[in-house]
Amino acid sequence: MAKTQITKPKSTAKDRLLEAAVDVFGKYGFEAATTRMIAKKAGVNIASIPYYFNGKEGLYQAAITYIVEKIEAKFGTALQNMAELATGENPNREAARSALENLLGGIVSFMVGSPEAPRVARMILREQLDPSAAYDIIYSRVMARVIDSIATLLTVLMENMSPRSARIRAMAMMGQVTVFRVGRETMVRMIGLEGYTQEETDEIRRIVLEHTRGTIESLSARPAG
Amino acid sequence: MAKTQITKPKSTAKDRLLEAAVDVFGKYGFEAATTRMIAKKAGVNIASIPYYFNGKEGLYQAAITYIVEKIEAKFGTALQNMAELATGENPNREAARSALENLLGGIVSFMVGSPEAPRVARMILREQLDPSAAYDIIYSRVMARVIDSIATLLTVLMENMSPRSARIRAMAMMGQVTVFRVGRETMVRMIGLEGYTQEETDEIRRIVLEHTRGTIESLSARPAG
DNA sequence: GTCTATAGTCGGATAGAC
DNA sequence: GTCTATCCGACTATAGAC
Repeated sequence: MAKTQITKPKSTAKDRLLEAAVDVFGKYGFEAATTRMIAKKAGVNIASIPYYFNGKEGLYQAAITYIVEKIEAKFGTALQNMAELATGENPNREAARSALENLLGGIVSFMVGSPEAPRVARMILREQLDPSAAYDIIYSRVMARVIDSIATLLTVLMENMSPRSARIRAMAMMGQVTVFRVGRETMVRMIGLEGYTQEETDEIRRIVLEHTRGTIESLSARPAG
Repeated sequence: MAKTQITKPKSTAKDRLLEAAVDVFGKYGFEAATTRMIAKKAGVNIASIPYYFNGKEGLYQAAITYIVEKIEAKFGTALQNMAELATGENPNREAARSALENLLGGIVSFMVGSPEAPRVARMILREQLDPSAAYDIIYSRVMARVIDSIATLLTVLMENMSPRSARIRAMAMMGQVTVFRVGRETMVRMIGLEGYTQEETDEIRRIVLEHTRGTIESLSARPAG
């Protein structure tokens, strides 16, 4: 190993702990997860958790920040573009519509299809259901931006829609996506799904987008709400 | 207390434990909830939990059964009627549509507006995210019936829809409702809601039904999926 | 910086009096 | 059937060697 090597592929104890923490916290939740499991999965000693992260809670918060940064890396520019699209002089309805469909489709792919979703998405969903101190990070850097982006596009598509109504509608649309992660076990039993496989992910995305399009069309044909 | 007295209004220790269990398990989840909290809230001794329910786990399962029976009391006949409506000779589209809207609207009212929802709905949502041994009860007596009812109505409304597609669509529609319970904290911050108040519940129900109607209309105007 | 050993705390279950 | 007292196990965190 020459010293000139720029990035070492060898992962540090700290990084391995973070990865393991996302895994175990995502699977079991904060209370049910134990530092023993995490340390074992990371292949490090339990004592390194208080050493690096000031204890279980600190590790949890670090893990939340870690996944939020992953999500920003994945969706950040798309969200940025959508914000700009809406503030433009002449908001293009067709562009808004396709941006909305791209975002929702991307979230479906991530939520349902991504191999890391079962850990990452579950941590976020748990924080929705049981907000901890780490919720602020998720809210400000992910949830608020996503909901606001969708809501903004809806106001472009539907001129007289109030911001409040647009946000409630944005939440409802997100619900159509997240339910497939929250209710994965129910889906497996109801439909007899396996994974989700690529085919199943595609079918779900197609259906969600179809519903969304129907909703938008019908809203456009009505007085604003 | 004469022996002839039929039903005692005085709640038994067992019943009080069940009520307290729904409260505490709903609030904190199985792991984070402690038998000490539950016993204290019920005003009974901790030792009565192993005595009556064979321990924490048994109490949890009994609490699940308890809320499932509450839900059946509330929605059972409606679900029954919907099953019959769909198997009739001449499935009435208008009736199916209004039945669907009634069911979804009722679920919104229960999920968002009912004072007992924050405990009951949260226990069910937790089981969706982290199925335990008790999940079977919830699945067979609640989830499967609800999803199947919605899916059946969708096939009435949309003749060539496959059962599989109908179920996926039913899940998506349920997601529009449940998201307001899962993401309550996000809603509070995004919209500045309080409770939910009666007004907020009404607005959410109105919006969800509007979306659903739009989805159905657009599906009716397309080739089946 | 990483380990072993252990301290300190807490939660669930049990024994046995009443 | 309900209580008190207590045990046992599991978990997090710390001390200190290396």
